[in-house]
Amino acid sequence: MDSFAALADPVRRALLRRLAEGPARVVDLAAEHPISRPAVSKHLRVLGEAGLVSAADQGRERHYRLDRTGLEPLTAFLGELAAPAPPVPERALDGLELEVRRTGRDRRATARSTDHINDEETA
Amino acid sequence: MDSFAALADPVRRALLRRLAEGPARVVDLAAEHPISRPAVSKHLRVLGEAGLVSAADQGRERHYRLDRTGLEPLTAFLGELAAPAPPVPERALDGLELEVRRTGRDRRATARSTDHINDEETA
DNA sequence: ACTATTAGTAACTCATTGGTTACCAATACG
DNA sequence: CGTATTGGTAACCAATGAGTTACTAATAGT
Repeated sequence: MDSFAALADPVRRALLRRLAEGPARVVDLAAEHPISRPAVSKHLRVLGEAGLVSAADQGRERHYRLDRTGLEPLTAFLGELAAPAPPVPERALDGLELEVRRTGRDRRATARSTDHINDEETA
Repeated sequence: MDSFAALADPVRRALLRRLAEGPARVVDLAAEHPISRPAVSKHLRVLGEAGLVSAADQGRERHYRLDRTGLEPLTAFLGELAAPAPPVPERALDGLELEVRRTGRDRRATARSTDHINDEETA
């Protein structure tokens, strides 16, 4: 399932918002959302395939965390939808540009803002 | 159907990319894509409900065009997924520690050698 | 060694979606 | 007029998706 389809589900978006606050285990996420644990597990698998989350095993626990590299297709698509060559970009595009800069900044190296695209192996 | 679900379909994304180039009628879009005209019509309806396209009637023709305001939920969501500004970034701490040691030892050397602490703001 | 906890998978159900063909309404045009 | 063009809707079908319960595997803790 690609990033777009992965983001189509409101539960998965909620999970991502939650993971943006910090890593969590499956049981935690299931406790915070009105669905069963296997359902959360399946959502996390989808998000993992889309490159939106990554997991780290710690003993019997598995800690999931947000992987922002999976958002690249989204920002790329928004870029494609930008007006071809307007001398004065529209307001929506201003917001988009701001957003791209902001997601890149949290890697704490503003200078190399494109490194994060390939910084992890494919799942 | 919300914006996210609307963008989950690759055909709809292709339609939006096409409309980013300029307005088009249903027959045009159907000719450019490997699906029937009613299918295009249904996709356009979904995109319209999501606020991603708007239509203008001209006689018996209906001209669809991209409506970028429908992208706002997308950019908003990306904003929610941006890392909250870390209260105390690691690098700042490293710099602070260095600073403390140097200040205690030699005050004059400090001015020059700590320039890098703030150089991120210049980007 | 035994039990509780954590997490994934299997099998199933139900609803939704994306596509089709057939049909209808409205406008342009000879 | 009558006809072709344009576009939406209806009815239907196959595939997919999101959820459930039940089961299994592995690790932690006593």
